Amino acid sequence: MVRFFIIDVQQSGPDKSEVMLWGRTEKGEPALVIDPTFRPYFFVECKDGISKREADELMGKITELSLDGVKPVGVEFKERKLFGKEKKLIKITLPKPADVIKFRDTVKEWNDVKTKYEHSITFYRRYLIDTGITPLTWVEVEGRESTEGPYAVIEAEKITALEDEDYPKINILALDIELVEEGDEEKIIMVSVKDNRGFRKVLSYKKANVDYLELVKDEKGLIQRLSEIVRGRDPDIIVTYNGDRFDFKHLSARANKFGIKFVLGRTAKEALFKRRGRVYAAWIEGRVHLDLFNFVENILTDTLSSDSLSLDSVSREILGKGKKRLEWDEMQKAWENSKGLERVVKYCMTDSDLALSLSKVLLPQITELCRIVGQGLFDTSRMTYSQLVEWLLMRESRKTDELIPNRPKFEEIQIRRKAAPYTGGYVYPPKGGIHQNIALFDFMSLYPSITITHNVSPETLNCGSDKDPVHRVPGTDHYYCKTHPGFIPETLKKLVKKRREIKDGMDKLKPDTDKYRVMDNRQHALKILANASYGYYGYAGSRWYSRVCAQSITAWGRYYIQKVIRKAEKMDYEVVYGDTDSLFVRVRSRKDAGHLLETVNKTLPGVMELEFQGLYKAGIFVPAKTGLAAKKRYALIDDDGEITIRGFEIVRRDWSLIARETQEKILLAVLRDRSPEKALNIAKKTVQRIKKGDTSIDKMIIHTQLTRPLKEYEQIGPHVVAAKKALQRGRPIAEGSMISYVISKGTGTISDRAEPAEDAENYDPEYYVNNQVLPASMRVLAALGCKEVDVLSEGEVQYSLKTFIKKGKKR
DNA sequence: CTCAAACGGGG
DNA sequence: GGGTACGTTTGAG
Repeated sequence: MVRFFIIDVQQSGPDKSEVMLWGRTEKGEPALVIDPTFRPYFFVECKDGISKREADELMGKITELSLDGVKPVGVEFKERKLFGKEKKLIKITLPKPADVIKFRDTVKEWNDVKTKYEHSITFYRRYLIDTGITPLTWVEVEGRESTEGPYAVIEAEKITALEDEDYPKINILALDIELVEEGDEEKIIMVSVKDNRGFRKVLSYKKANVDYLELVKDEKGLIQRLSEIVRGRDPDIIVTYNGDRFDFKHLSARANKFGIKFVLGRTAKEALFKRRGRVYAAWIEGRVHLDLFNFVENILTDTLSSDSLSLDSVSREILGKGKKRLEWDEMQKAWENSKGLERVVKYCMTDSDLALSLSKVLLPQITELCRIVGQGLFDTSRMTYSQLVEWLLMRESRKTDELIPNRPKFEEIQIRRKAAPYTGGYVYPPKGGIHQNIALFDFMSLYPSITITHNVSPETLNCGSDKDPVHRVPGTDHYYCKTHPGFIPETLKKLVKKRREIKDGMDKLKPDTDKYRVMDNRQHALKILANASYGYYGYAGSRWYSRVCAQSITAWGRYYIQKVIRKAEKMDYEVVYGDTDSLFVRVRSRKDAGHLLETVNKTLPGVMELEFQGLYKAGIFVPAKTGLAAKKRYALIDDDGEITIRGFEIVRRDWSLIARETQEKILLAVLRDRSPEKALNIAKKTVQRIKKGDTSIDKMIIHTQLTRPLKEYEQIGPHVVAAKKALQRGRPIAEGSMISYVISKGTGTISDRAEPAEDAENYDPEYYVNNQVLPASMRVLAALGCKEVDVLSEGEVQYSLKTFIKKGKKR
């Protein structure tokens, strides 16, 4: 008997019909547990009105069915609920995962068969759902153990879940590569590794005076040595930041070019790329490749205040430390001249260092998500909100004998996407000007609270007689049954209940303990899942799709926030801006904010609750004209001078530096100096300077990437024209190249006048004023009541903009 | 107005 | 390894 901590899951062995669990034993040794007993299955639904005799005949026929010499290993009748309706099903169990495809495709064509269910659930994930085995928890394994080879292999006879909460020692190693362009090739020049047991190293084939640098012969040697080091350090988890789309993509491509195998795993298998939606994920057998960027992009992005998800800004926010900037061409030049490479080496190490540090914070969060949705680390760390909810619901349906609805077919997804968008959250239009003393309030888990309070579920929708007690959706004819608990609200209720228990338990713990941190991550994961459930109803790829449920939830949401705004205004507070579940209100003090909160909460039913989030010295709110789901676009400064900027997305490289810089300066003038005049004058001066030709041409450069071979472009955009010119002048241009160009003076379309940055001698003031600086500035200035002509007219601002500064009014 | 193409992260 | 599709914004035509 072995106590074993599961880290990840895969299917392998003959015909991929064995489930393999990678992890560590309680002695701290890496081990592989093989469970060869679980068999794949799927369901067919008998056609409507089938007689008992016909059904028996159908079952007999399936039992006798033999395809390529394979027969079912089990055929039985089952009953399951689907959206509240009982379904008569035949469960067909087969020897190997691949048999499921053969059998379902044959049987679904038969006359007495209506349709198939649960036929496309990946085998090892199905295993986790059905056995209830949970990754990143301890289990007790009974079975035969063989210890030849580098790690123990246990063929399991019985696996029992344990309640233990302790963490085993897990080896974690972070890696990062640096790349330069040479001709139309991209070469790996450096790689850093750092692990959680004090090991660190940078590999390169040019000298630099850094003690942890190890010299290798060439790029090929670098990849081979990396492989040796990783296998020697034997990590359970390899951490990267964007490794799926960058580091492993390049490592694998270069290894391929040199004709060497790229093996980092515990077996001889090369790193593989597994398709996950639109991108590939780099997979390594026996270890988990944890690409933190996925988790940051999919899950964390909502809670981060930073607009950019770069390793630097994410680390700054989460860890309080970032990295020294190193411009792209600086690295390129340092490598070409073999000078100043120390900086590059250190930069490379910093990336691994930050990734490793981030994993210390994020891995515990991801771990808790794994435990709730019950799927492996590799998969869970790459899931979007909707996928997390889906896997949770799939696991939950097994427990309650719900049938898992089929995934929508591609055409169905298209139809769902094309459906007219429905009304989302209520937006209280932002009042212009710079506001002072603002309190931010928001509803605690608004949409989950509504879902639970009003039993919003596909099968409770308009269910039962109109005379039964029901929840009526404000402003519509829809209602939800009060007597039958819905599957999804019930699932949410469990999450909320568990979260409540954990939070209560946390009150008895000291905040600076490991136990407390685990509990905090757990309650946060539960919150994430609960909050994602609304989006899942409206997500086109959803198995439990229900537009009406999603619409009902937002309808109630609008109802409640409007109710709160009315109440606040009645009490003579000024609401400055409101969006979906949050509102900004001018207050006199913290106490004043508390008074409003208390009064409002007395009027809210059930689990609905408004929360106070913070007090800000000043802020600016900008109406977002585009889209139905209004984007939050605002900038705030708190008492400590800390600045929060949301939704001003002009930090993109396809905007010129002059536009980005100007917008930033304007925002700072607004928040720090609370001076609309200063803000406006920054814009005016910039415009004047551009018109005079006084601005450095470097600030006019726009960077756009070629995403395909030049010939394949149908739309000839500015960067395509610039690339063609560069090519004619004998410079190498390839797919993927970054094209830097300037729009120059002259005649013709904007595209015609795009010049490669190196050749550009002048810039078109008209273009940079009207298409770059003006739109970027107006995003902010419009909220101060400025018009475009104010920016374009010459001279300093004459009139006073003071009226746009609003202080908290006296009551 | 519609449609195609780019953004993100990484270097 | 059995299903494969991000959400949003900008510019050209």
